[in-house]
Amino acid sequence: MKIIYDSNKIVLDNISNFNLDEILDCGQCFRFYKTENIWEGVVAKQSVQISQDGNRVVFHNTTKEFFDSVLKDYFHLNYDYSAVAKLIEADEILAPTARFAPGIRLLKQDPFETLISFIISQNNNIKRIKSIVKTLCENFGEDMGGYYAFPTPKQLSNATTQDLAVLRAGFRDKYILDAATKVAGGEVNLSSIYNMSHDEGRTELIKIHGVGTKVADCVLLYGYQKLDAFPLDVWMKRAMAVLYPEGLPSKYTNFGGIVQQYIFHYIRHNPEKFEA
DNA sequence: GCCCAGGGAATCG
DNA sequence: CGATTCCATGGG
Repeated sequence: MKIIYDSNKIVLDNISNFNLDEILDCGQCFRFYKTENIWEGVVAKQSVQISQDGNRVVFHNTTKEFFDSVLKDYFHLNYDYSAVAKLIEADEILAPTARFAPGIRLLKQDPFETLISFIISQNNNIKRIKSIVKTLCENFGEDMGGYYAFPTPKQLSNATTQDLAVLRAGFRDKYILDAATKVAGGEVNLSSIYNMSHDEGRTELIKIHGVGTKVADCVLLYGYQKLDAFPLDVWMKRAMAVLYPEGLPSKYTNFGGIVQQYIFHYIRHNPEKFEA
């Protein structure tokens, strides 16, 4: 893969194991929308437009500084996914999942955004999660001129449950507020979690009312890239009952989160293969 | 009208 | 510990 820095765009040429459709539409992030051939979203308060044509990926209207300091990490470009994909394809149980979407990668998102997004995700569906997150940004995030930043803990903690009613988030209102209040007040220290183990990070996140093991694992995986996190939602439980009733083989635990993403995306698109 | 959705808290045994 | 029930809302 070669990175080409142009005046106002960055090109990733001859890239492998990278597919925008699979990365941005596999249930790990909720702020990207595709129109025509352009995926558009907001990363670190910046509007981002990306397109892909085969092995060529183009980041439009961006700078070398932003790409090197933010986007490179966001798309996990320093990680060798071909090695993981190769390993998974050699496992006859997992091979179909890797062959189905070999371009999946894990995004390194903002911890607070990931936290609130996955609180919203509980007992919900992806389409509605995206809709609620969009309304959340439009009503409580900073107006960046044509688009909105994800609200800060302070911005959200100033809201009341009545204010949050516009989200139509139902019973999750109080969970969102508790998370924002505890993070803004320092009761939950999100930046400290970077240096914590998986278990310690879980303990810290579960202090929030409305955050259990599943949401915590999603935050640890997608917000902190703790690759040993293995979130089990209703779909993953269904898939695991068929693929690995005895649990995930230990040889995968170091990067179980990536395996999880292959499996999750596969069952979402092939549910009939997992019916009881 | 019914069932379900990237769950978790509260309660009960 | 595990099992059950309730929680708001919208799409299929």
